[in-house]
Amino acid sequence: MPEPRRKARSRAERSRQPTEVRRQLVVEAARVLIADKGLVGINIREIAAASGVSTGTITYHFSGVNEILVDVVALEQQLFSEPLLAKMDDAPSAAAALQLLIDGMLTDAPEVVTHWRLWRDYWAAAVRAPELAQWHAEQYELWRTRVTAIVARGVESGELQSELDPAVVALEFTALLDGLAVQAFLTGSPVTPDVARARLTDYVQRRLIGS
Amino acid sequence: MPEPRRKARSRAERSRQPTEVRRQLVVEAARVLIADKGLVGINIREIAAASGVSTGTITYHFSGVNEILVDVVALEQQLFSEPLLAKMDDAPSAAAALQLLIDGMLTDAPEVVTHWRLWRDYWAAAVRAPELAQWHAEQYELWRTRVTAIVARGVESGELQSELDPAVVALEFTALLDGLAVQAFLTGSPVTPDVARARLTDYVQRRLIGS
Amino acid sequence: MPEPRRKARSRAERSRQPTEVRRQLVVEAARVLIADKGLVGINIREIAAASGVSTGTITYHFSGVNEILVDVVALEQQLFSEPLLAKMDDAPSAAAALQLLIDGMLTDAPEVVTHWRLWRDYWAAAVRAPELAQWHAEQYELWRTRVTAIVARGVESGELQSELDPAVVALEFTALLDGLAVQAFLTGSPVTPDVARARLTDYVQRRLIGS
Amino acid sequence: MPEPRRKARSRAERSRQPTEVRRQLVVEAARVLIADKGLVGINIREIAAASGVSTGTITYHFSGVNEILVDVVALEQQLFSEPLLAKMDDAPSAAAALQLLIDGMLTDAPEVVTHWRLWRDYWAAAVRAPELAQWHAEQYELWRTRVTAIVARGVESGELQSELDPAVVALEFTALLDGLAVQAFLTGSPVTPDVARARLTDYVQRRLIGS
DNA sequence: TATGAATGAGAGTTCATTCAT
DNA sequence: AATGAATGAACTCTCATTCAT
Repeated sequence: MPEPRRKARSRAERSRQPTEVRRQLVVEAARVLIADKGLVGINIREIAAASGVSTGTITYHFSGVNEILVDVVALEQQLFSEPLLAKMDDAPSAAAALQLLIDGMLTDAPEVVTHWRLWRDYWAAAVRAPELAQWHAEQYELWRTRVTAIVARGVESGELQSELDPAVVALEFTALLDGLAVQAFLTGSPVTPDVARARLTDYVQRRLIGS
Repeated sequence: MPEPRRKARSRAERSRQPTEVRRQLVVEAARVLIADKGLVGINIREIAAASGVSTGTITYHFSGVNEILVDVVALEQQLFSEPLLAKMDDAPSAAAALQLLIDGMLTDAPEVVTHWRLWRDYWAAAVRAPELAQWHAEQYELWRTRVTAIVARGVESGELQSELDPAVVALEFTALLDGLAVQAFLTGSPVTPDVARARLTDYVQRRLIGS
Repeated sequence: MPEPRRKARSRAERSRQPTEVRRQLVVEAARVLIADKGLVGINIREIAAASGVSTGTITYHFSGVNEILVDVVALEQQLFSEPLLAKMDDAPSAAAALQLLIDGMLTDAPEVVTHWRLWRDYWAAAVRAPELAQWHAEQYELWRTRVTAIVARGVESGELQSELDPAVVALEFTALLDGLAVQAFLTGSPVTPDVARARLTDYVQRRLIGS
Repeated sequence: MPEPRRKARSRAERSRQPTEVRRQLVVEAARVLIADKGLVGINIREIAAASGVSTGTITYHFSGVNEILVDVVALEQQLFSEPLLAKMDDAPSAAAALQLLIDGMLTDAPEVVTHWRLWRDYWAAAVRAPELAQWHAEQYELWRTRVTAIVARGVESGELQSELDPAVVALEFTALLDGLAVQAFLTGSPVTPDVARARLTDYVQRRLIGS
């Protein structure tokens, strides 16, 4: 069906935006849409409609649909991951930093659900789009490195106890976080985000803090 | 009513198979294809080519492309999961059973790589196909239940030590397995299957066996 | 879907029939099917299933699907029109003959409904199949000729009164019959077969018999 | 997600039209095509070719092929039936109105031939498409009602003579019109439109006007 | 910049017909 | 004579992309 049927937008309503502004608006709309409906099943027409512009505007500002997808994860990074990492950096202790990570990643807040859904969809999409695969690998590297640093700091200060290499602890921690999130957010399993959070919190308590 | 066929094209290689045989051949070919290229980007024509038949033959034997996808996971179940579960049932001890699971799931054997790739793709596909979502949830339930039973048996016999509820241990174990597999198989990260296996083996040692 | 899924018919159940017998069985099954579902939407697989044979058997005995369609109308002719014409020939009077025609064509008996449905479908089909168009024209010719003869006989014997050419009366009568049947059988109109029959009977009474 | 387009093929003849204009052009082309070749055997590609656009343009402006078919009858209504009904309303007498109907429906003018061909095809198509069946029934209702009103008016003014209920007369008249049209337009019979028109005119003369 | 009509390759699916058994 | 698996052209519909306005 032709576009005017979907959205009445007269010539007068047209708003002219600098490329960067328009791109931003489109990417934000696309992010919500993808988290909602999944990467498969999204198309340019829907992104356009959700952005309040025409399909032509989308392809005018982006080289193609893949570019939008890449920008969406960059935005997610900026809106979700970076603030969380920043908060962790400001945490008074290593234990507090880990707890911030746990609480930030395992709740049923809408932006958390969105985050894990995007995560899952980009896993699958990475198969076909090398630039996404690249980004994905870098993300894991980033998180492992950050957690490694926190653990190292904590062990050094005596706050955390572990006879293992901090990198190994970080691997175990991030794997557990991922694995719990999968069961809590991405399957219809009875494991709720709360259960997952309790589990990871307990893990940290037993393995790294108390004994 | 379609027009009569224009030309009789005789294919020398035309081979006849009973439905069940042909279905099996197609599903096997599709399984390899999907593991290789991902679920997105697979189409009937490629499945047909990989199976050495025409597209008509595919839709003759299957009600639609979705039926093939469902059959592929059923086959994977039959080829990969069930033998592993059977071996675990025959294991002399709980620790041995867990080790079989670890070794069976975290190696760089081709069928293991295939398994995890299928796993990832069906995660994403489950969003849109309720029957796959259902199957996915059941799989998690199944594995958690089995691991719970093994842990319970081990604790009961004194072979394993854990003050936690076996179900909780099973959740932690399966989450860790999943999370390690993700990093080892599904990202370009430096974490190899061997590292992942070593990690999970060590986890079992420290948490459930010795200390 | 493969044929064995629809109809279990083992090798032992195969019945071998001379071509003419098999053709007859198929055509009978096809006639019922077409009257039921319409000409569009019928396919060889369904004709085969309804006939209790495989698709291969159909195309073995018939040169193509069109041949079946032609044979179906020939059968309808034989089962419906010829007996009716024969009864009319045996009628004691012209008026009785016309009444037999009216009663035979405008009731809600299943075979009458079938007859008019086939009639309608073959109208449309005739556009593309010249052999059907030919048959269609011949049918009209046949009925007009027969009715003309009856009217002529009736006028001659003084039984019917008409100042018009019997051929003209026959045209009016057959057109009225057709037009009433259309409204009674082929539209969702409130005109029932009974109403149509009463109307045509009345027409004959007023125009040809009484005053 | 489909692959990027391989080649930019610029069609010099590409012409842009507002949706409503393009829809109109397509429906007009489809109407001629259907009248010419029948409803069976029409497909989107042919409609596209006849409209001078690509198949994509067709499905861009219409929700599907069925929508075109429905629009074609709506257009036929608008181009053929409504003007005729309007002329009848303006007729000085009931007899003149009936004569306009007869002359408008039973000539060999191309638009009349087209009209009856469409009529026949939509009869058959109505079997499978409930929205068409509905429309068809309404059409018969409409014509019967209009003719009933004309006859009633004529009888009231003494212009027409009939001892029958005007609704019954209308049924007979419309059935006769239909039945004559079938023989004149839709079979290869020797009954020409002129003969049919003369017959129906005569019917009105004898039955409703003089004696 | 923005629009949205136009495009055509490619998707899943249907089905009369072919032909090895 | 009968079977039913195999075929591939043709169908409707989707959609990223192009481009005249």
